[in-house]
Amino acid sequence: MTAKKRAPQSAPYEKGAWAHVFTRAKGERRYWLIKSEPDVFSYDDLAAAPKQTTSWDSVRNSSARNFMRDGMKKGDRAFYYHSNAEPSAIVGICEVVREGYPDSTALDASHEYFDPDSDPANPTWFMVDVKAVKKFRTPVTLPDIKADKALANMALIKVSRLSVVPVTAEEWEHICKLGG
DNA sequence: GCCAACGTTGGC
DNA sequence: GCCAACGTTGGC
Repeated sequence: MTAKKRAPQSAPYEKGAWAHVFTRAKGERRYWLIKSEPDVFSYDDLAAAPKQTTSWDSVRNSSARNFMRDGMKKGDRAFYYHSNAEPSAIVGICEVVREGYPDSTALDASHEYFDPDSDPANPTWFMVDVKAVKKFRTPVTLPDIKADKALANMALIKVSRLSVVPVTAEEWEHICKLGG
C-alpha cells in the first residue's frame, strides 16, 4: 500500500470569501461564468452540438471543480466567456441542465486529461452539463467589463485564471442589458 | 510545514 | 510570444 496522495481539495473560497455561493434560498437561481477558448470550443460550437448541450469536462482546478460539484444547480445560468480571444468577451448565456457528476475524462486512461490519481470510487474531478440558451447580439468584452464601475468586483476580474467563477444577480442583470 | 521550482492560464 | 499570477509538487 502506497502512501495516500494529498487530495487536491484546498481552495481559496473555503477560507471564507465565496462560501455564500454554495448556499441559496429555496428556489433561488444562481449565476456563473464559464470560460472556453473559442478555438477549442466556442459558443457557436455549443449551439451546434446535439441538444445544444455539452459536458463541461476536463477542468483540472480544484476551485472550479468545487463550483461545479457543489455550487451549480440545475436551472442555474452561466455566461459563456471566450478567453484568449480577440477580444475576450462574454458572448452568450447557457443553462446548467445536469448537476455535478464525475468527469469521465479523468477516469479514462486513454484520454488526454486522464488523472491516474483520481480514485473511480471517489473521483477527484467533476463536470456539469450546460445547454446554449441565447447568444448575445453584442458581446460584452473584457475591456467593456473593466471600464464599467458596476462590474468592478466581478470574480472574473478579481480572480483571474479560474475557468468557472460565480456571478452576482446584479452583475448578471447588468451584463444581460449590455449584451442584448 | 515551509518554500522554491515548476506548470498553467490568459491578458496584453 | 512574453510574462504575471497563482496553484501544485516535492525536497527538506
